[in-house]
Amino acid sequence: MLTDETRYKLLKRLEENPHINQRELANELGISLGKTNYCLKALIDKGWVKVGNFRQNPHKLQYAYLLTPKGLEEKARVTLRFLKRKQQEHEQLLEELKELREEVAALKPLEEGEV
Amino acid sequence: MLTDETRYKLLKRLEENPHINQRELANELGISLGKTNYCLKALIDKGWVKVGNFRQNPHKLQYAYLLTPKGLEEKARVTLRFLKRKQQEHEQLLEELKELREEVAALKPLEEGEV
DNA sequence: CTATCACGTTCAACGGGTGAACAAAGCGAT
DNA sequence: ATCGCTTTGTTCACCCGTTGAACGTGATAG
Repeated sequence: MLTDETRYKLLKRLEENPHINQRELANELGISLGKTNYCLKALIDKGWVKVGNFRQNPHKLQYAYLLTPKGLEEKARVTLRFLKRKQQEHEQLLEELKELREEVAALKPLEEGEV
Repeated sequence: MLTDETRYKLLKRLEENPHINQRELANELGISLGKTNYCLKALIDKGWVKVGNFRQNPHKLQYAYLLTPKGLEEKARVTLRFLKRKQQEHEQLLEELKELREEVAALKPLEEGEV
C-alpha cells in the first residue's frame, strides 16, 4: 500500500539525500525493506523519481534516486495534502483529549504509580 | 488483538449502557463483529465484565454486560494510561505540524485548488 | 408447533506487512 | 582475468490481525 504518508516521507527523504539505499530508507521511514522497494518502484513508475547512475565519478560510485521536475511538483502537492490531514487529526485529538481529561477528573483520584 | 484503545472504548461504552449487543458495539467502536466478540470475551475472561441476564423482568428480556468492581478499577487505569498516550501523541503531532508548515512555507506558493 | 427474529459464535478468506533468501553488480586482492 | 567478498535491489512464502457471511441457539409471535 502506498499511502500519502509514505509517499511524502519518501519524496522528502530522497530530495534531502538521493544517495541512499533501500535498506537505510526502510530504517528511517520505519517500514520494511519489501514495502520500501514496492513504494519506491511506484514512485518511479509514476515518473516522480528517476534512478541515475554515476559511474563517471571514479569513486563515489553508486546509484541515486533523483526527484524529477514532476516529482518536485508532486512532493509539493503531497506535502500540502498531508499537512491538511494532520491538522484535522490535530483537532480531533484535541477533542479526544478534552473528553479523556473530563473523564479522568470524574474518577476517584488514583496514585500516579498505579497506572 | 485487544489494545488499550479498544479496551478503553469497550469499558466506557459498556459502563454507559450495559444493554447493548455486540453488533451495535461493533458499529459504535468502528470495528468488526468478530473483533468485538473476541475483545469482549477477553474482558469477561479477565473478570472486568460480567454477563447478567434479566429473565425475571417479563419483557425487557435481554442480557447485559456489566462492569465488575475490578472492571471499574481497570477502566480508571486504562483511561489514565490512554490519556497519557494521547498526550504524547499530541506533542508529537505538534512537532510534525511545525515541520510540515515550515516545509510548505518553503515551497513556491501553490493554488489551494491544486492540492 | 412452526416460522421468524435477534442474538452470540465461529472460521475461511483476505490483505498488508515482513524479512530471509536470492540475484546481480562492483571492488579488491592475487 | 579470476575468485571471493560486499553491497544493493528484488522476490515471495509466511505471518497475523481483521472481516463478515454463515451458523447455532433460544426466545417470541402467530
